[in-house]
Amino acid sequence: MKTSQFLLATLREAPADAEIVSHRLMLRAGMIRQLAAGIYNWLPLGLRVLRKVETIIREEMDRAGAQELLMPAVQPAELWQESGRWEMYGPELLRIRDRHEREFCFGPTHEEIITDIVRREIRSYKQLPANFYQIQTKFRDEIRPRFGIMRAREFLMKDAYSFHLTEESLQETYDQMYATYARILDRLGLTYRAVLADTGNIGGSASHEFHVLAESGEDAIAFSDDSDYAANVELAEAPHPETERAAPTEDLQLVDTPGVKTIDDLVNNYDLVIEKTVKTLVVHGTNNSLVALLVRGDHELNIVKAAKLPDVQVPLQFASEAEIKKAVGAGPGSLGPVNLPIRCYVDRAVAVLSDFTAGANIDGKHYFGINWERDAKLPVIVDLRNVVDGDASPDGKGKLSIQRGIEVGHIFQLGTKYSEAMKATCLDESGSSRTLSMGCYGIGVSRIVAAAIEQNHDDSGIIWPDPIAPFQVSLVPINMHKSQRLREAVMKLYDELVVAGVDVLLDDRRERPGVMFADAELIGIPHRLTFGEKGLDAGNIEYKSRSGDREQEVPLGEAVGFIQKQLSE
RNA sequence: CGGGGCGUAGCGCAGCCUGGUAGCGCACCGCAAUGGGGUUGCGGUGGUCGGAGGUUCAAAUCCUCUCGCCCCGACCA
Repeated sequence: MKTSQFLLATLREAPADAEIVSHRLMLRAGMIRQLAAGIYNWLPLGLRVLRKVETIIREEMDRAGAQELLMPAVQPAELWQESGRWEMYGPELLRIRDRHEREFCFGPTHEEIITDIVRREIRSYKQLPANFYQIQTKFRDEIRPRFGIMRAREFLMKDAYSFHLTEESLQETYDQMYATYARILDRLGLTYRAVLADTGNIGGSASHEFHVLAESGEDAIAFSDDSDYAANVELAEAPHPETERAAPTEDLQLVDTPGVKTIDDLVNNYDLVIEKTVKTLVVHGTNNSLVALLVRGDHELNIVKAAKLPDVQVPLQFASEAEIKKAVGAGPGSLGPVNLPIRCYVDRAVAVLSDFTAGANIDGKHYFGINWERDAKLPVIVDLRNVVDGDASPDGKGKLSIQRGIEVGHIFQLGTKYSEAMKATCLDESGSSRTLSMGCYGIGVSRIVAAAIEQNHDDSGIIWPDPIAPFQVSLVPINMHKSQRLREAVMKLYDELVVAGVDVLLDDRRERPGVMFADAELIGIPHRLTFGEKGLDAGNIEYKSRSGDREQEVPLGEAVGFIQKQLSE
C-alpha cells in the first residue's frame, strides 16, 4: 500500500473528550471516528487491525473444531419472550418495531437464536457435541458508553455456543475453549491472565474471564503469589479472620459526633484506628424492605457478593437518604449495629471485632466501644467485602495481589438454562429425549484492539504487536521527489516486499522526513525502513524497530530477507 | 437515571459577561525557499455560531424550549 492511495487520517491534536490512551490514539491515528455516543466508524487503518484480530480468532476457532455460521443482528421478540429474557434483560436491550408494529431487538448476544437453530437442526446424539461460532456486530444500550471502542454500544464480538448431552462433554469443550483463548491471546502478542469469574446475568455455573493486563483496566483481578489462583475481585473470597473475637475491654459509650458523615471524618477527628470502625450500608431488600450490610471501615463492600444474599433485591440498589431516615430514624453517616431496626448482615472481618466504633442510629452520634452480644446481637456472618492486597489466597496457598485488567474474553458453562426454557432436546443412544447442555464463549474483537493499545504505546503513539499491526513495515524515502534514481530504487524495493508477502506501507507523500516518521510512529507500524540518497550511495538502507531497541544499516540487497527475519521472530 | 459541563471551520480553542460586518492555531489548497525528526514566508479555501421560537432597529452574544455530546455517580454512611 502507498500512502498516496490510502486514507491516512492522522491528527495532531486529539478531540478533547477522548479520555483514555487507546481512545485518543485510535482517533489520532485515524483508525476510528465517532458517529454517535458509543457508535463508531472504522476507517481503513482501524479496519485492517480489526480484520487481523478477527483472522487469528477465526483460525484458532476453526482449529478447535468449531463451525462458523452467521446469525442476524435483528432478532424477533418471540424468542426472547420464550427464554424469559425479554422482561429480564432490561434497558440494555435495544428494542425496535417494524412497520407492522412487530417487536424486535438488536441482538446483544445470541443464546436464543443459536438455541432455536439447534433445536430445529440437531436430532441425534450422533451430531454432538457441536460448537458454533460467529463474528458479528452486537448492540448493548449501555447506561454510559465510554472510553471509545473499549465500552461502545455497538461492537464486534466473536461468540460461540456449544451443545452437549453430558456434563463431561461440556467440560471437555469448555477446557478446549479455555486453551483456545489462551492460544488466541498468545498469538495476538498480548499479556493476559485467565481468572475465575462471576457468571452474571447470562447464568450458569463455571466461568472464566480473560483479562489483558493494563493500568487503565476497569476490572480488578486478584492473583496468588504462590499458586495458579486468579479471580476477578468481584468473585474472590475474602479469607476467614485468623484471630478470634477478643473479650470486651471498653464500656459502650455514646459520643456526640456532630458533622461526621464518613469514616475518614470519624477516624481523623476522634483519633481512631480505621480497622476498628464499621460502616453500615443500606440496600434495597426483597418485599420493599431495607437490608443493612456491615463492613469494616477500611474495607469495600463487594456488590456481587451482596447481590447474592437471599434478602437482597437484584439488581443491587442503594437506599436513598429519605428511605434510610424513614426506616432507621437516622441518616447515612450515623448508622450502626446497636439498636438497628432492620435486617442486617456482617462481614466476617466485622464479626471478630471488639471495642469498635459505629454510628448510633441517632443523627450526629456514634457509639464507641461496641461489643457483639453485649451491645448488639451478632447478625448472620457472610463474606461481604472485596479482597485487598495481602489477603490470604482462597486456595490456601500464598497471598493475593491485585492488578487491573481489561476483560476481553469470557467463557461460561451454561448448563440447561436456555435449552430447557426453549426445549432444545435430542435423542440419546437409548432413543429417549434429553435436554442439551450448553456452553458459551465470547471474545470482544473490537475491545481487543483498544486493549492492545492500552498495553502497547508510548509518547509517540501506538506500538502494535507484529501479528495485528495494520502494516508490518513502513518504507520511508527521504526526498524521493528530488532524485530519480532514489525513486527507482525505492519502488523496486517496495515491489520486492509486496511480492515477498510483506505488508508494507510506502510513504510516497512529498513530506519532510519528520512528518513521515511521526505518522509511522503514531499509527504504530512495528518495523521501519528509511531510505535516502546517502544510503543509496553506500548501498545501505536503515532499519529501525518501533520499540526502539534496534537500529541498524542493512545492505540493500538483503533488505527483504532481513525484514522477513524480523517478522518471523 | 441523578449531578456537572460543553456545542462557534475537519481538530484544538477565543469571542458571549457588557448585542453592532465571525476570529486564532493546526489541518487543507496555491506559490516560493528549505530538505534526515511535525521547516519557513506569502497568498487562499472552508462556518445555517447544534436546532426552533422569542426579545430587539440589530442576536454567536439576552430569554424559553429542544436536540446532541462528554465527564462524574452504582464504595455514601
